[in-house]
Amino acid sequence: MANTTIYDVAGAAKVSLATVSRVMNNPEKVNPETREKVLRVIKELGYRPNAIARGLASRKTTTIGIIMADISRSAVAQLLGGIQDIAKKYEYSVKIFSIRNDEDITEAMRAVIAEQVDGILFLNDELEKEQMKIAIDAIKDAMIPVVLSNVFYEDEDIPSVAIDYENACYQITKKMLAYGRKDIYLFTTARNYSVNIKKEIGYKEAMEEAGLEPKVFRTSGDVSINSLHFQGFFQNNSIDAAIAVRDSIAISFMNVAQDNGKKIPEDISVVGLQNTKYAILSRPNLTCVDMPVYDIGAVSMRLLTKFMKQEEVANHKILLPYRFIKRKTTVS
Amino acid sequence: MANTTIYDVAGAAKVSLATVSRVMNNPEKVNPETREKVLRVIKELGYRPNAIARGLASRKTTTIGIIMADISRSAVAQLLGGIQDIAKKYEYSVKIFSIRNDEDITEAMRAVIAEQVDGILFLNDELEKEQMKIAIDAIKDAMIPVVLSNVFYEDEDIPSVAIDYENACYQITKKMLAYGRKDIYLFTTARNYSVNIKKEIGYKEAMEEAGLEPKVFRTSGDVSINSLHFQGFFQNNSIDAAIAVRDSIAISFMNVAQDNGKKIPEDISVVGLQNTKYAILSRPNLTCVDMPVYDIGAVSMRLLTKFMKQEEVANHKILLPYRFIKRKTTVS
DNA sequence: CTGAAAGCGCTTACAG
DNA sequence: CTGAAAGCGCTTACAG
Repeated sequence: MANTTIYDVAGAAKVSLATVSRVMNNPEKVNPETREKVLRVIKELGYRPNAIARGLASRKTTTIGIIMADISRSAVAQLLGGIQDIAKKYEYSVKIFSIRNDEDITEAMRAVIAEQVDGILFLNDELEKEQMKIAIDAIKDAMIPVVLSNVFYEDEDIPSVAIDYENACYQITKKMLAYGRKDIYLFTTARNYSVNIKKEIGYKEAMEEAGLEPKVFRTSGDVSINSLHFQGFFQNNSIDAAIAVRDSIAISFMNVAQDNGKKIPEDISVVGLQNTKYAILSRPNLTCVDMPVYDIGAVSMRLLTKFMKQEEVANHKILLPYRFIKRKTTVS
Repeated sequence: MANTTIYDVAGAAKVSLATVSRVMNNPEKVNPETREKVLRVIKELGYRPNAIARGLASRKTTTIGIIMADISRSAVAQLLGGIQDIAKKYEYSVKIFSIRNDEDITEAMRAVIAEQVDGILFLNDELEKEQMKIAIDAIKDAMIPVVLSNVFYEDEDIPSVAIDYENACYQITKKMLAYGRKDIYLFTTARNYSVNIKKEIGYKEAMEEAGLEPKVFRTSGDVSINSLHFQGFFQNNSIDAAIAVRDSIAISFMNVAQDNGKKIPEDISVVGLQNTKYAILSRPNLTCVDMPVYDIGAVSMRLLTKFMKQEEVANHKILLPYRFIKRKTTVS
C-alpha cells in the first residue's frame, strides 16, 4: 500500500538507512548478523528500493534503451525477444523508443538521453544516412554504451552484432549457380535497409564472378502491394531462380509465379533469406537461409552488459552464423 | 557532453532554478519576458530535464509499464505498435516487462512497481488464474492505474479493451451454418488463453443453438508441431468447415487437408480469426474475421492516459468492432 | 511574478 | 562494521 521506504526498514531493523543500503549493494561490507536481521525485515515488509531514487543517487538506472523504427515488423519483434530474455537475466529494465525519419532526430535523441539509460541497443535500420549520424553522434557525446543490433553503419568504433548477410547471399547465389540456374533474380525492398544492401552486394558479387548480369527487382515490403507488383513480371522477364530478402516476398512471388503456370522448383527455384515460421506454411515449403534474429538480440544485449560493466571485450563486431535449410522450393 | 542541468540554465539565464522549473511545468505562472529568456537559454544549451530526477521530485515518471508474456508473438507485437504510437503522442515512455508463469509473480510485480511507472498496460494472457490474481492485486494495492489489453479477467473494476471474440466467433459459426455446413470444427490452442476461451464459448453457443455437437480440436501454437498433429485427422473425422483461432493454425490445417485430397473451399470452408498478413499469402487466400489488434493497443493506451490524468471516463470496458473479410477459403 | 528552502528516496565518501 | 551527512537534479509549497 503506502510504499515502504528504506527508512521503514531501517526503523524496523534498528539500524541506519546507510546500513540497509549496504546490505542491498555491498553485503560483504556488513556484519553477517546485522545483515541477516536487515534481510529478514526486508522480506517481511516486502521492501523493494525505489528504482527512480536509486537511479538518481547512483547515476545508474539499470535500464537500457532500445531505439527502433517499428516494433511490429516480425524481425524486430524477434530481436526484442532475445534482448528481453537476456536483459531479464541480468536484471536490466528495457525502455523502447521508436524514432522515425520524419522527426527531429536531435530532439528525439535528447529525449532518450534524458531518460538516463545505462546503455542503448540500436535497432533502427530505417534512418537516412545523415539522420543515423546525428543519432549515433548524440549517443557518443553522451558517452552512453551502445551496440548496433542488426544494423550496419560505417564506423569502426561502434560495436555491433549482426549476420554476415553479404556472405550468406553470396553463398546462396553460388549455390543456385551450381544448380545450373542462370536467370537469377534478387527480390529486395525498395527501401534501403542496411541489412538488405549487404545482401544485394553479396548477390551481385556472385553473379559478376559468374559473368552474369545481376538482376535486382525492388518491391514493397507490403505483401498486398508486392503481389500486384509481380503481376506483369513474367511478360518481360525470364527467370529460373528467385532469392528474396524476406520470406513474405518470396512467398508472394512464388504464388504469382504459380498462377502464371510456373512450376516450383522445376521452372523456378525460390529461396527466402529469413526463415520465419511462415516458410513452412507456404506451398511448397520455402527453402531458406536461416537468419537467427532472436540470437542477434540476445547476443547484443549480452555484449551491451559487458560494456556497461566496463568489462574487457575482445571482439566489437560480431557476425552470427547462418545456415541453409533446404525445403521444397529448390532442386538439389 | 557533460549533461547540462537546471543549474546551468538558471545561471545562464540569471534566474533561480525554481523559475526554470516553472517555465517547463507551469509556464503561465511566469512573466512572458523572463519566460522567453529562459526558453532561449534552454534551446541554446540543448537542455532536457533529467527524467529520473524529475520523476523522483514529482513522483511522476511519465512512463508506463507493459506487462506481457512473450513479445515475439505477432499479436503482441502489433498491440505494442498501437501502444507505442499513442504513448509517443502523449509523451509517455514505455518500459516492457515480461512475466512468466513459472516465476514468483509477487516478486516480479514488486519489480515493476519499484520502477514507479505511472500506469500499466496488462497484456499477459498466459498466466494461470491464481497468478493473474496475484498480479492484478499487486497493481491494485499499489494503486497504479491499469488497463487490460486483449486479456479477459473477471473483475468489474478493471478497465479493459479487447474485441468481442465471443460474438465474433458466434457470428462466424452462424455464417458457416447458414452456408449449409454441419461438421464445423473449432481449432484452438491447447493452452488456455482467455481470448481463445471466449472464441470457444461463442462457437459452442452457435453450434448448440443449431442442435449440433461442438467439436473442438486443440493443437499447439507451434506450426511445425500442429501440422504433424493434423496428419491423422482425416481418418477419424468428417469435417466441412474449420474455424481457427489463429491464421497459422488455419493455414497449416488447410495445407494438410489439401494433401489429403480435400478441396478448399468446396469440401471444407476455412476461416481464420485474426487476419494477419499471411492470410493473403496462403493458397487459397484465407477468409478471416479481422481482429484489429493494433487498435486494441492504441485504444488501451489512450484509455490509460485518461486514468493517469484522472479524467472522467464513461466506459471502462471497451470492445472494438471486428469485420468479416471474405477471401477464397469459403463459399458464399 | 520570483527566490530560498525543503524534500523526493536513495547512495556513498567520510569519520569513528 | 556502522552512522551522520552531503548530494543526485529536480519540483513545489511558502514567503515576499
